[in-house]
Amino acid sequence: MNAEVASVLAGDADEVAPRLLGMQLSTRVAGTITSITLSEVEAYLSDDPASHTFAGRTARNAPMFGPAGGVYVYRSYGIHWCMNIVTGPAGDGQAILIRGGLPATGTEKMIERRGRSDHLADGPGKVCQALGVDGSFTGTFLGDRVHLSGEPDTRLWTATPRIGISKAIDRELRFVALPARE
DNA sequence: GAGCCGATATTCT
DNA sequence: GAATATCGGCTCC
Repeated sequence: MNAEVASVLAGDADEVAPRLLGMQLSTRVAGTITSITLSEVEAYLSDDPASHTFAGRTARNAPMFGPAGGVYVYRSYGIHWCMNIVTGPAGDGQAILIRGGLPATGTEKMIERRGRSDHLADGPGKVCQALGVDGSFTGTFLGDRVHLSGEPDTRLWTATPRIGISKAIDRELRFVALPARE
């Protein structure tokens, strides 16, 4: 993780999340690099009833209480993996959920992992499958097996309520990149 | 294209 | 034992 990325991640999740849009998220698994351009993320804050950290520290969410730049992966609905990037000061319990992106490099490998050639990374579980992320990634840091690169983009984005949760749905903490304009 | 529904296992109560 | 930060396949427009 380079210094610029580190300074971006030092802020609070709701402030950092929109700045990740347009950056590349990549993984290296068994020597193969795959990456996506982030187009959809969600912020989870420490005083947030919908956050995994709201009820306190447990064995599962421990990485979220670590320093910014940590990777937190959990299993969702028993089937899927979801990946988060930890932000804010250590001990705070904030993270940004990676919800979706556009295939950038290693598209062939992502098609192989997904078993289909469309909808490669347009959902949290699909992002992890396409990038080869599983539970073994939790507790690692950006720069180990997961990398964040590129310039924080100034492209237009919009905020909406988050998806699939039942608490604090009035907070607009989901950030979606708008399609490129001509 | 939008909307319903079942599958699945880890976590916490 | 219940809940869950989802997906894919299936309907029905």
